[in-house]
Amino acid sequence: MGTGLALPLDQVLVGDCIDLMRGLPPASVHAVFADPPYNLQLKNGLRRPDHSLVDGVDDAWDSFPDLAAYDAFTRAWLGEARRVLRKDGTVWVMGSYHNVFRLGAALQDLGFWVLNDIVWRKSNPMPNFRGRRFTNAHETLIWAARGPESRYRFNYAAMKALNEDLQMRSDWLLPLCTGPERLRDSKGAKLHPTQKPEALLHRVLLACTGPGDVVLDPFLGTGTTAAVAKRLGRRFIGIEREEAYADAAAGRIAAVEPLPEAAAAITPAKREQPRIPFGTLVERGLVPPGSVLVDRARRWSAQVAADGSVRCGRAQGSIHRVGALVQDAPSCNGWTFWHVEARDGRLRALDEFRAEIAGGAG
Amino acid sequence: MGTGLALPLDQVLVGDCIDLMRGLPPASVHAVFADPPYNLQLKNGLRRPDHSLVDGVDDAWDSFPDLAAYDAFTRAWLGEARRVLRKDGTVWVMGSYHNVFRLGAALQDLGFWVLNDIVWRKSNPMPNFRGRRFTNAHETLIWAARGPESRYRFNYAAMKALNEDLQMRSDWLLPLCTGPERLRDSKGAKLHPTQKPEALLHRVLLACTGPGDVVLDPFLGTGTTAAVAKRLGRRFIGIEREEAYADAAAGRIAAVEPLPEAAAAITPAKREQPRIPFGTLVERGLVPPGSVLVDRARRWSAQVAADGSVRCGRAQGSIHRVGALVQDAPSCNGWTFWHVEARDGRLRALDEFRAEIAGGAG
DNA sequence: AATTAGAGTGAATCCTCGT
DNA sequence: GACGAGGATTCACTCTAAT
Repeated sequence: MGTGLALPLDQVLVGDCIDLMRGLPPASVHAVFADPPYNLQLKNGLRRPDHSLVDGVDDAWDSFPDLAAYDAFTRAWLGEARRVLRKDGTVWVMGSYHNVFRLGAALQDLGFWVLNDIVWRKSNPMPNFRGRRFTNAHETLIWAARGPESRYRFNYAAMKALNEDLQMRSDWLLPLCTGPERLRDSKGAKLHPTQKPEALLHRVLLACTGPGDVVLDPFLGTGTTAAVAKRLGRRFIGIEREEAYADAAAGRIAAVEPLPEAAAAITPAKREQPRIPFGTLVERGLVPPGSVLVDRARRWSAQVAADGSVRCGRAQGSIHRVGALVQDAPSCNGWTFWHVEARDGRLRALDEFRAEIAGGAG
Repeated sequence: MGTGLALPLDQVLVGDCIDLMRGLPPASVHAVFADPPYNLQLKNGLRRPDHSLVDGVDDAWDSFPDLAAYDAFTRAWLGEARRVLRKDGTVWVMGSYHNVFRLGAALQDLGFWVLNDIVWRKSNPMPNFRGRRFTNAHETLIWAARGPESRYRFNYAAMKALNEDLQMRSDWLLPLCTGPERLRDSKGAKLHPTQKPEALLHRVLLACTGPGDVVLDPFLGTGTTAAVAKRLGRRFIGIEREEAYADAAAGRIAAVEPLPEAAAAITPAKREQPRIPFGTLVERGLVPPGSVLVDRARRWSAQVAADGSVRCGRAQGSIHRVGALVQDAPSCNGWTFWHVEARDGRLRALDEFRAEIAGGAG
């Protein structure tokens, strides 16, 4: 990076995240995932109908004297995170209604560009024992790019595959972290009050990173982000202030076995496939010069020239340009618009010919 | 109220909501519902894959020079709303990720006490046409009391009854306002770009008001809040700046017949049946990436990728698609076709894994 | 009359590479 | 940087027209 600073990859750093991020080189991580303190302000112990005490979040790290102090803290760590983030990187920040509006406003004020707000719908939330509000059955994740013009990464095809070939929506249904996944001490008490499910991080990291990318988590807790990153073949930098959490995280991460490359693979994006000019198909004789192209409804036909251009009446140019011209459309994907008629009358899109040679072209 | 000012009940006031709220007596309304401009900031036209143009919200009333101007506007009208609100009253404010963080932060800064953030999950949202983000499939409503000590009203039993005797959660699934409910002009064009569904207001007003209570909507638009309030036997005050919207609202409200008292009680809603994508099993580790799937006769095998797609030779895609491809069949139910082999050699169909999590998923 | 095919549409911050 | 060209991209529902 030219700064003389090396990235402390695949480590859990113990200390204050603002201080420690200051020691990282600028524009060096692909993604930041942050689950900061929620500033819950639970005043009195909450009791269930059977009078048992609910084990709420009342740890020292979660309390701030007032909203202004929480805002100052939020803007300080978010500012450092932005400095450390690559230009094409994205951040994920999580919260509930107690703090998420502070987080979102701070992101916008610092110049981040919100891409989505994601709702984690909990399939098994804690009921509202007092019956005084709606069951608080979700938390919110904000996904943001470094700025409005950022060319961020979104693994669209992978997200679509994960949702049975329908676009992934902004509402995600996932259970809480329970059972064997939940870290516990020797007495069976939960080690961390707000441990997040690995499934949540699986989706987050698969959405916005590639193999080998670096993920920074400034509030690592017991290491969910790092564990999932390691399993998926990503690099991580974890920061945690409480030694007990950091120790638990380190042990947990060490036990994770990375997936073999093939298993961690995701559906490739079409945009990332090697580009094949139409002229290549003409050169190789798959669609020889003189071939006649038609659209699916056979409304228009065009003739292929030796240089890969096509002509339809007076319109001449690329398959895309001529497709747009004949339809009077602003643009056109000639690969899927134009077809070749086989001897039996069946139509094959140019895209199918392209797929045939894509294997040998990369 | 002792102020000498009378409440203009069951009327649509035309003008600026800040000015007009100043003319209302303090502490006089039971609830405020506000769907303010979202400040969308759309830059370029967006086209669907078929090249048709999306009719985006580009009205002058939704445009602000910058976030500071939007914040100033927000705090001005919210401040007046707070003055007009009774001590035991609550407010509802709606937004999307463009503006909801500004709204929430302003509420907190003005002294309101957030009770819930409610997610309106749209059953039929517009897709993300360019595949660059998650489908923006929800909007957020913030429900807040006047302050931390307020003795607000929450009709717990009514909400529970509305949800088949389960506590009403903070995520609500409702369709967009379409069909005959959507107000249109003589040419069939929508009268208002963002008309809200009556079902949403039905739930909101039923949750926090009683018969005869007064509901104020400072951004009435075409009158959804007022229409539902009248039908449910509540009083309303609507404020709208655009005369065309106010006129349409007045006509619409006049046509509403209040429900007989007994009927205003409850309309039951069905609980939703969750659709579970195969990717969910992968994320949650029930069928981890790298797992090998076989058909019942063990004629074919396929490997599971991290995004829930599977691969068998060169065939890659969903469990259904690959199942169909290997059999050269037009379609295939991957849930029953593919199996995982247990250590003892027994085969378990994917459907059995799905059944395991279906219970906790609703 | 009952289906079916096709067109239309919804609060949208919606592309990327090479020259 | 600007500019031009390549080419990637949609889900659920309603309504109309045709069969």
